[in-house]
Amino acid sequence: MSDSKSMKDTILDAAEKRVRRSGFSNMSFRDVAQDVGIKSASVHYHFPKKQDLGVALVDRYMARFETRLTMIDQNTLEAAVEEFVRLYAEALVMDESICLCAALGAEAMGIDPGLRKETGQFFKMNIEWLENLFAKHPTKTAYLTATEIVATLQGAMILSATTGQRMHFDDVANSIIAQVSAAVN
Amino acid sequence: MSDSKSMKDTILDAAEKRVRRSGFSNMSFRDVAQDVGIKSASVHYHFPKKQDLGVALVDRYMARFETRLTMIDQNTLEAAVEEFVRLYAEALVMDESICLCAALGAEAMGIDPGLRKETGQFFKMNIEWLENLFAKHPTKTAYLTATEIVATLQGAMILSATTGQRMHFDDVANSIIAQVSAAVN
DNA sequence: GTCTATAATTTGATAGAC
DNA sequence: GTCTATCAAATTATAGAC
Repeated sequence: MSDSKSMKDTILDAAEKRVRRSGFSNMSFRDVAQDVGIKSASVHYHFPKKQDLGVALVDRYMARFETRLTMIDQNTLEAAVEEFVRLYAEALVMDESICLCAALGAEAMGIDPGLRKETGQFFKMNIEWLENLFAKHPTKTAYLTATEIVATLQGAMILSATTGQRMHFDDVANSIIAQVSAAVN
Repeated sequence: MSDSKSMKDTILDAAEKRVRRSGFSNMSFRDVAQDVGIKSASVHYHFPKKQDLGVALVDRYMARFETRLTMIDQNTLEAAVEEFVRLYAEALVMDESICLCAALGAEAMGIDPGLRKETGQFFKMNIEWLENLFAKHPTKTAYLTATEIVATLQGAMILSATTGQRMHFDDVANSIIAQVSAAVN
């Protein structure tokens, strides 16, 4: 057995939850510290500046997502897209929590340029994964582009979180799958 | 000639610009006051609480958008969708300014519930306008849903603002138009 | 309407004891 | 590593003069 979760990861978990619910600038060291049962000065020990915490959040999020993408079987286009969409569906926790990078991207000009660039990398990584998938599977008709699919899922999360209607996301998710499916058959 | 812009509107202009660039919680009374050349206490005279300013921002934004939508000729599906997309393209000012309601929606759980509900109304209004348009124009094949189009445009703005690549938005905008066009012809 | 002044709170961050 | 203590700055908001 490995050791239980490190404090660093516990802090990241609490911070991620807050950023994805109400944005980066709404997440404070004091609130996160209280969430995990320590003092704000102790959070600063693990992440000296808020920007450090932000970069660590995106790096971990991106690494996790990339790992999940690598695990998706790309042998059939339809099933792969379905899995991709499912990853996003999981991110919309309780209809109240959007993608970490959408939360950061929405306040792009209010965060550090380094953090912003890292956030943009997440989107690019997602788009490239889809483009690679599409390159492997020629279809009969044209359909959604990789960028379009990523944008649609990100936007749908924001719509759902704002209106409180999970339906907004699920409708969009199903439509994406249906369109890819139609292009194959 | 009408009088020049009122201070209330001048304040709203400055506040809107800041919210759309870096989010609602990153917009402070002091910054806005400095933008328009008055003191923060004077901003409070026009908008007592920050929530009041937020609601006024969304109300004005929504009213403006609705007016523009009303002006779109709905006689042909393709041209109408093209105009709709163009409205969104205008919102992505300098690739650095997303939709006001996307900025607010991204921090949905960090804002006042009343303000959140008002923000959600903007998305619903957009979706209903598109649904009404689609109901008027039966097509040969299935295509993007109303919710999907709104979500896609909102998400594309966030991608563009984060990566600094206007292309991300324009690609998506063109793809939407192409797909509606294909469903018609 | 706008100002000065100020209160009350929050926030990011640091120093130093344990 | 975590704590107490503390700081400087920022923020929302109000009172009252002009």
